[in-house]
Amino acid sequence: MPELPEVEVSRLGLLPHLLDEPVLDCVARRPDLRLPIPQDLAARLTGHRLRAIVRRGKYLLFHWPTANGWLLLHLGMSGSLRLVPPVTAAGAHDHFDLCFPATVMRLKDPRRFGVVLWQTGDDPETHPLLKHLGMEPLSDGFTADWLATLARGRKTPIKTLLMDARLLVGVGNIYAAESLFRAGISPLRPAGTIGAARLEKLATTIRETLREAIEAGGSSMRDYVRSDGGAGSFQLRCAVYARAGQPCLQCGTSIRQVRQAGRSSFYCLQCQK
DNA sequence: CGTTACCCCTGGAGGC
DNA sequence: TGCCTCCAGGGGTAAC
Repeated sequence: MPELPEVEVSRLGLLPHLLDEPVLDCVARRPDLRLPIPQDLAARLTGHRLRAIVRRGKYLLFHWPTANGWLLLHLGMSGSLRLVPPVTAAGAHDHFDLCFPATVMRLKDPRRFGVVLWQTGDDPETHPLLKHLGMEPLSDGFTADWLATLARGRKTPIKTLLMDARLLVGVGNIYAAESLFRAGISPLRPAGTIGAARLEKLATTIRETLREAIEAGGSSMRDYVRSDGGAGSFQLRCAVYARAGQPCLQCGTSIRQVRQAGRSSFYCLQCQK
């Protein structure tokens, strides 16, 4: 589910309610996510005040300096975080709670591809799952030159490259498709064959698409909801994603769906070269 | 090194 | 109604 915009929207929704609040309890109803939820979280965190929520790629990182560590959380394909009143009964797939005096942060993850982990110390990026993460697309380092250097000489299709988290984080199936449409570039095009001007355009459309999606509260295709339970609306603005067979909004040509590296790609044959 | 195939898991949609 | 197949915002690992 969640790509960078959905994770960022979750973060922004949680922050005002959870920052500086003390943890009352941690409850792992089903610890068997993609990786097991550590059993000792409640012992580590109870009584400690949450001092930061940071996003790195599609991870949310919760910092407790007095407990000397970070909680790392990934929503996988179907995860969502909601703030619910303290006594709310847990529903199906509500696998993990982080309890505060006035609210509970509840992780729902039907497919259990998410992770909840602990990393001791000051630097969460020392964790093996975070160590190899690539560039943040909304950071100053993400420039047309950086993208050009990355693409140079590569035969990999541009979409596959954009979705490789070791190179660039946060861009998943929806936003890769939409950014490429806006840039007029086919997802199948070998990265190394794209000219400098078009790569510059692509760097711009990636940033724009992600920022716009955050503004829209993310995309709610299926499982994703914001922390207040509301749905995002960016999916309503998708020009190509999940629009196979429907007319291109720009030229009317039927949107094509192909399979790339095991994932569906959507694009317009006419508008994207 | 680059690229693909398969796996984790549940649920919804559509075909028969 | 049921049963079967395929598909889904991710990503790690093994295999070619």
